[in-house]
Amino acid sequence: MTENDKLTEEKIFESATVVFINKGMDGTRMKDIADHAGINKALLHYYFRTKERLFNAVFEKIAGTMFRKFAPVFDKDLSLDDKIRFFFREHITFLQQNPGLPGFFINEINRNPERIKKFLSKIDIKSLWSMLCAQHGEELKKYNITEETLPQIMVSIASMSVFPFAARSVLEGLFGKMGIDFTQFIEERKTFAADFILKALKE
Amino acid sequence: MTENDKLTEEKIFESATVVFINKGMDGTRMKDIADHAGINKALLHYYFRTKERLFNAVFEKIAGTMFRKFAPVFDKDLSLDDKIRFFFREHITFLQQNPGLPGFFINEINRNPERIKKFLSKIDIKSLWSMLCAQHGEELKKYNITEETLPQIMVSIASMSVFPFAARSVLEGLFGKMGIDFTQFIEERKTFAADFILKALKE
DNA sequence: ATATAGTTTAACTAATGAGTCAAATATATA
DNA sequence: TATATATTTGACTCATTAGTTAAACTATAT
Repeated sequence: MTENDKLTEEKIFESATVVFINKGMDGTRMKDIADHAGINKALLHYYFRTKERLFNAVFEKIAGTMFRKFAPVFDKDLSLDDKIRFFFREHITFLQQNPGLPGFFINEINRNPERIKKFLSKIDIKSLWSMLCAQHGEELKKYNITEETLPQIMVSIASMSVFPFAARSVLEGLFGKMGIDFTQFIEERKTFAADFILKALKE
Repeated sequence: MTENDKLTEEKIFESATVVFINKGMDGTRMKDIADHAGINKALLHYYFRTKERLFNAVFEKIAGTMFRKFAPVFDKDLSLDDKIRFFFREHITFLQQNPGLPGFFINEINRNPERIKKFLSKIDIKSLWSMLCAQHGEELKKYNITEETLPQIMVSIASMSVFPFAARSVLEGLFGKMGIDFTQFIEERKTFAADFILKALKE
């Protein structure tokens, strides 16, 4: 039954995604995935021959999802200001729903740096770049954004959004004593980060 | 011989530090550490009974080193401006010399969030906090920094410095095509980050 | 009802890696 | 040099885990 086939395969894939995100490649046992999917180990190997194949499939999917979240920055028809506000609102909301992604991702790109480099070679970053310049040439000039500072700014924007989730337990450890709630901190960060970046860009 | 003892123990500890940073707890074999130290596996267990004990010792040391790097922010006698410039210069230089630390650290705090929370409970963050307020009360007011935004700003500062190292392979993957060199990007970041933060703080 | 193809399983193998230990070696001391 | 003590090792055990396989189960078509 191809119908049921798909269901089982998807169920395994989703379970693998959850377990891999929480425990990483090295920390995950095939048994954990089988248990989570409510099936047994051999069936896992029936659908995905090896742990590595299963992990690669999961990683590719996750990497795709993560990078697609940056896409609106390039193709939405908004002013630079609005794009930055839009980005932080949407991206942090996405990470609220997937708080384990940054930790998982950083772990895996350090465990196997070549994989992500190969993955990124598929992305035509230069055309995204010139698209951005074409869309916002005026604003970029107004904000004194040069070819040299643009990468620094982009990395800063990504840092502001991603880092707090990657360092969550540290922040919780520090915040606990001061009566700050991580969840609320993140909620406030959606607007804080946008305002902060925009203030840094404007004279 | 207690003298020789110390030497061997230190040699093991340093080897363990190097290997753990590069491969993480899960990815490290006791054999790897023994080989790196030029001794055999049993001797490892003679000095550090289990892998977990050895790892904990290494982790505590590293966590201590990392957090001590933030100390000058609290006890140097500098203006807020100079402190921020000083911080990025010193902290990024430290990470240039230890580029694997952020990845290692983020990996381990996600693998075992409780450990770092216990570690942080030893730090009296509240007194550091009020120290900062006492030192820079005037400037904080001038820059419109409130009790609500201070945590957001601190996290932003840490993000700007740490994140590029944690995401190094991603940046290298993206930069490669654009003719940007990671090493140079980091060098420039020492001043860029300070200027960027200060501009965001000033009206 | 029975044969067939598609699913699922329990029990297995083989490899790996943490941790142990008795014996060997080196070192210090008398 | 002989003895005692400290240090180091090779070879082991035991537990865990990825991956295999033969058999059992299920649904459907004839």
